[in-house]
Amino acid sequence: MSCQESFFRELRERGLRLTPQRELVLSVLHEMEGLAGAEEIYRRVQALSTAVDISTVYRTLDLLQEFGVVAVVDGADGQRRYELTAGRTPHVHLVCSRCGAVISADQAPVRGLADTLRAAYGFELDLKRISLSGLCPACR
Amino acid sequence: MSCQESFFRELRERGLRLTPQRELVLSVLHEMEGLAGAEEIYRRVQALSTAVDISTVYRTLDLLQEFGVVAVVDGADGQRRYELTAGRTPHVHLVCSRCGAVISADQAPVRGLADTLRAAYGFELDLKRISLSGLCPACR
DNA sequence: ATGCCTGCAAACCGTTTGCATCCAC
DNA sequence: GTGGATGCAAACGGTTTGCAGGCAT
Repeated sequence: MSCQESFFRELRERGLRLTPQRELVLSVLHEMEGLAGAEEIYRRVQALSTAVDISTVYRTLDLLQEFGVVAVVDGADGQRRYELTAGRTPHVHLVCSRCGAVISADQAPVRGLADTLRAAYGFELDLKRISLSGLCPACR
Repeated sequence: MSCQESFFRELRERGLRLTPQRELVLSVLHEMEGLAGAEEIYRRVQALSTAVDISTVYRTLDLLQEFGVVAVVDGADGQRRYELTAGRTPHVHLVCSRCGAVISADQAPVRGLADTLRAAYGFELDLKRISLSGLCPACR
């Protein structure tokens, strides 16, 4: 079942509607690799259809986050960035606090941490929303 | 050597000045436990002296961050939070994405992760700026 | 026909900035 | 006296919201 189809189904289950705008946002997310802010997603959507408002992009991204199909990362610059998770290799983001570069890292070592935190604090780590600040190899 | 003294010395080394406002912000940070946003720090400073502007608080917090005496956490709500690190047990923050509760967790398990990331990606994790999103025991 | 969605525009809010003045050195 | 620091107020930028109209169901 394609991603669009499961999206449609999830919408119907909640009594929500499949609109052209929502399809556009989802297809733009598909074409992207790596994280993108709402502004960039908006620009790419507009390239396909000019009559989409940025507030609709925000509302759709909220929806997709609720559905768990996008990962959300709150950048140190105050911008929120998004990335499709469905059908992709799970990974975490290493963000360089000096140059802003983003490295996609294997999720495995973080899963170990998640286990530890669950055992020690009863805290359920959200692997979809992890970004780690630090210095990339170039900036070290 | 007290924290105030080392702060003073660090300022002088850079040709900067020790002002009453900077002392106030630092003393408020001392009295706090846990994270606090600029707005709350501002309020506490005003309780001591009404004639301090919030822009000064922001400028001072930037300075303290540069000096490495405060830890900075970018919250999912878009607010930046601060906490004194000098003379305190190192820890990381577990932030509940539902209720906003913050748990202070031992840094040890994260240090293991830091070693792994350094070895695998050459990425130097900034332990002072780590906050992990997830669900607290109550919200699970 | 119903009520969910949209575009538009304005509000929001934490943070930053420009500038004249002030004061720590 | 000098140049960094402050207060004030305005700007900024990403995000949210209210509302009237539109369209998927």
